[in-house]
Amino acid sequence: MSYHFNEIEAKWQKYWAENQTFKAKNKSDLPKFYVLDMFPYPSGAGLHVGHPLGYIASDIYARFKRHKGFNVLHPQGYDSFGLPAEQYAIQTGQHPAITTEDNIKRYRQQLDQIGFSFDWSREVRTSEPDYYRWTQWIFIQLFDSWYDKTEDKARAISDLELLFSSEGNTNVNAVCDDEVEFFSADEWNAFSSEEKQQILLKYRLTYLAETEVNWCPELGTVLANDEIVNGVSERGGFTVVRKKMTQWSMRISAYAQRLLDDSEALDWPQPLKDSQTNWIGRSKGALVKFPILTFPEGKGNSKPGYMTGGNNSHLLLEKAKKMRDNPTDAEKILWQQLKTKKLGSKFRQQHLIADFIVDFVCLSKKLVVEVDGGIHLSQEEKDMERSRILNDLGFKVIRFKNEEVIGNIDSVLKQIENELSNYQVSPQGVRGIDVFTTRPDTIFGVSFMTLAPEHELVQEITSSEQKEAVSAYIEKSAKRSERERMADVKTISGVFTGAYAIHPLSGEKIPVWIGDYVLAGYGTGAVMSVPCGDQRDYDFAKHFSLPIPNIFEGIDISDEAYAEKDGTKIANSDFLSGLSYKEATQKAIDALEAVNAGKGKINYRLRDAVFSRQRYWGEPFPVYYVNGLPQMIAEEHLPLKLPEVEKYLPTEEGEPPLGRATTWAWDSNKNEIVSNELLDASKNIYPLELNTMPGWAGSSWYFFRYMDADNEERFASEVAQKYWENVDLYIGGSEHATGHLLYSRFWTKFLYDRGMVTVKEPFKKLINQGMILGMSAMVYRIEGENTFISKGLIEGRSVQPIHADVAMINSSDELDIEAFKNWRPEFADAKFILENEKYIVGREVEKMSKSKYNVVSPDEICSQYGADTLRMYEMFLGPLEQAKPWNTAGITGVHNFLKKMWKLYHNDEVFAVSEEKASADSLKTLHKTIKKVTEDIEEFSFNTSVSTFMICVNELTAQKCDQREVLEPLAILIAPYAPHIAEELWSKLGHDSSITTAEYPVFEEKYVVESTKDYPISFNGKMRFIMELPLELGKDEIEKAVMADERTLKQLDGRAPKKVIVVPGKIVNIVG
RNA sequence: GCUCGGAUGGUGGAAUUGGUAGACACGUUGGACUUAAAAUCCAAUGAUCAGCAACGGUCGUGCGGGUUCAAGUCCCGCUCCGAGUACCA
Repeated sequence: MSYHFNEIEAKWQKYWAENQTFKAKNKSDLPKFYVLDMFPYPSGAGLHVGHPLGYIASDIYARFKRHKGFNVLHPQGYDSFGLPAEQYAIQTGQHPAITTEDNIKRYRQQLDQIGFSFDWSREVRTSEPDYYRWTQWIFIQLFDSWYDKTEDKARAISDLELLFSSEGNTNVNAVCDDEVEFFSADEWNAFSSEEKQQILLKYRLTYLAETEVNWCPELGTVLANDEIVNGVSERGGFTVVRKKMTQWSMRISAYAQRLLDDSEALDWPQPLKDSQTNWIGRSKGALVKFPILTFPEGKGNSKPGYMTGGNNSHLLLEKAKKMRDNPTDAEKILWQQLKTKKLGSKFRQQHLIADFIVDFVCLSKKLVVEVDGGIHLSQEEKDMERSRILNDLGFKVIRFKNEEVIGNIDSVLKQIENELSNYQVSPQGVRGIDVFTTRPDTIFGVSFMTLAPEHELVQEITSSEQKEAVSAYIEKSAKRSERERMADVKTISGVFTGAYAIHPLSGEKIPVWIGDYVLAGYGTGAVMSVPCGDQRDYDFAKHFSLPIPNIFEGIDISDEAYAEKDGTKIANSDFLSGLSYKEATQKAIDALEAVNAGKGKINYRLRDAVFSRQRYWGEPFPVYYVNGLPQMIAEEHLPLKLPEVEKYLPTEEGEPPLGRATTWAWDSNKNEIVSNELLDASKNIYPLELNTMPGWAGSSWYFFRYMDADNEERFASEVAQKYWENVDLYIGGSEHATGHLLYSRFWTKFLYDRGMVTVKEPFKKLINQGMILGMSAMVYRIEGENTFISKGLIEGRSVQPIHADVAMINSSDELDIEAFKNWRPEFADAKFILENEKYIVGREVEKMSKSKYNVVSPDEICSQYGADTLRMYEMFLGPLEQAKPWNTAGITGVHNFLKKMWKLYHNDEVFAVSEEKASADSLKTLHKTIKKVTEDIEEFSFNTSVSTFMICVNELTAQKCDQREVLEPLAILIAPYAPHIAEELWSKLGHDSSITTAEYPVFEEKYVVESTKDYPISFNGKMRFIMELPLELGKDEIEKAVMADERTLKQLDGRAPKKVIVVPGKIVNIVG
């Protein structure tokens, strides 16, 4: 009876679905085991053979655990919000929900045909309101929380309010924004509700903050580093600028230390843990302030020059000029009054401040006067935002309406005059440049300082002679992405600002430079440059001929910097001379603290995570704004469903796509979404947030939802959580090392702190599967002709390699020429130069992708060879963690193996298994196999276990084994790998229930004990022959037996051996 | 640049962690069956030298050294390939 895999597989897939064979119970006396695959995004391209690799591995493990008596949770679902569907929607107008639904259907069908043991009753989709309502809910919990450093956990924001009202904020030890002002309990209690909200926002675990982003005005969107190529967008080639934007952020930095500490105990691959450690980047050092010696033109006290524009000034200046030339009537009237200095202060019109063009500004009194046109509520929101940013920069903003200016200019001027006289210079200490250094011991080696070009002080301290050079440099570096600045280490660039700082310990004058090797986003955006101890500083100093003082005893620094910490003595460093790294570090910190110029600090490189996306297809924030301040929608009104829009593009004003929704206002009386036309603060109808959440929102907690996927009361019940705890085995690609895996750990820790989950870590054990690469086929076109030359004949000719579809190549690398001609019209008349009448293609290993025509789909494999063959072949290809090329040709080996195994249970066309006692050889083969396969599964070495099965079946076939005693356990053994054939054989063996929970065979030593050993006999380390000897022989007996053998005598050829090494049970080596 | 991973026949990969290098497959070659092909089965297959013959010799795990009776495996110094990356001060 031949092996009809198609029938068998369809039959059992149907059986499993109908019987819900893999449905996990939330109540069970069995021990639990939770196996999870990383959340897939259902892409339109469907699966290729690389995708299921990890799913097959986890499925084998899940099935193995069921045989071992565990209650296994093995769910699957979709991370269904995402860019591709949105991109497709932009291009075609098709709603992303429809695209997503279609893709999921196709995905499911492909997954089903591979025979995975998923519990589909627990499927989740991040884009379903039933799911994202809980994502929104978690967001609200984060908003309602702050981080208490003393207790080292997140606490409710209401606790913080209590603290504030009873003792102010001076004693509160919280993770918060850098610039919080101190207040007493009385002051707090006197604050307005809005002021309180402003302050609390600085403490919340999710908060609004200004973030620097790569903004592409043409696309109306923010781009990731890798979406930018040579300073322009990858898509379209449009200009990209650095821009500050107000976005939601997550205070993940509060958890830096705990994320670091707890990772040690995780059973994860060391490289993955290393990359998280590096990402968090803990460094111990000191925060040091270098006072600024010279502000050019006496601008020592916080008064900036007239150039107050941000990084994008060069783009905005043109626009400002245009606006100056075309003032509105109201603006014209007011400017007439202001420009004459009638009010005693100088005003500028249409002036750039940061990324805004303000109508009028008095720089010396930091007063901005704006004249508004017709008021629209959404405009008002934007103005609020703008005022807030300007306030942060120290400006006061007052606004007038057109009618006021035109109708009553005197009253307007009066008000302006009032504001001008109210202005007070805020008291300030000595201004300086803050730097963080991990090497305070080298502080006397500082010979210059370097600021990031974006550093806020740059504009202020630059001398007039250097102004031009500095501006040019800033403009140049603003066009470079961080990635570019990082990748290019060869080019050393920078400009002297003309300013000097004072060394806090030596009092020396230190020149201040700017250079783009210093990044604004890290630490303070400035470094104290110690060229003798840091290679980048060294290169910079050499390039600009700056001094390189040597502060290391007996170290030659004429060629390169010396960055070693250990075994070095500090020299030429005043009171630090003669000390070691450790001693000098402590002493330097003490000295800095004594003069109030610095303090010891632990710095993390981990930055807070930006949580806003200017996209349509993501979770809406459950947020509306009252007076520009964010308000949460109450839990009971969730989910806040994504609105419909007519187009998925940003609005003309550059607002996110949700800005196009016409029904997107919040009625806080009725608690429902209403039309934008009803927007009216006086009726408690407010605008809703226009950003959506990023892709990682839904995927940071989904593993909890699977525990209790249908729960409508809670994201997962306490009972379910207590039983399933966390994921025992998590399989996925290493590309998620620092994104998904860090965010998930963060959210889990947060939920734990607030008592919402019972575990501190989401994933106990983690395995990274390697990528399956494609085997591209290359044809070679002779330069300038439509002639293709076979690979072996190219020699010195200049040819152009072209990707040919792998479907046209046979297993001997020969091209189907007819198919190739029909493939694309330009090849229809192509000529071919053949070798041995064949066209041989070249092969190249590359990532599988449509554009390289090297994609192999699992569908074809399943229909041609069956799912069991696909599963085993994917495992057989090589170690799970390793990247390896796919080669369909090799699959026949595995397929033949399954056929051969099938034959073991059959006698010609009939199923035939004998009930007799099996031979000792067969039992030995079986138990050898049990031992090896079990060990392999536990070590995730699936490739070697497939080989073991092959050896086993080869041996049993040779032994003509047909006994149930052997064949029944073998079926269970192979069931995790090839479940369909195993089920079929199991039922033929007379069982009427699924093999799924059949007890795993137990290895018994007694069947495999050997009495003899084939000893390899080596001479000078080289194996010459094999000698079978009883295992119980001792060292001396073995030596005696070996020395007496005629082959030994022949090898020695009369020489006397110098030494004989005998390792019983292993080897004999004769030296001499 | 930095961090991590890797390199073994024509190909994918094994190798009990220092003890027979190349298991198991693919491919190739030869043979059997067949009118023929496919399928199936059998045999050979790291390179090289020698030979009528073999339980023959030599070389061989990216390169150069070293430790050891013995090295793919351990140590030192390189080369090349891949992945990540936020120049982390």
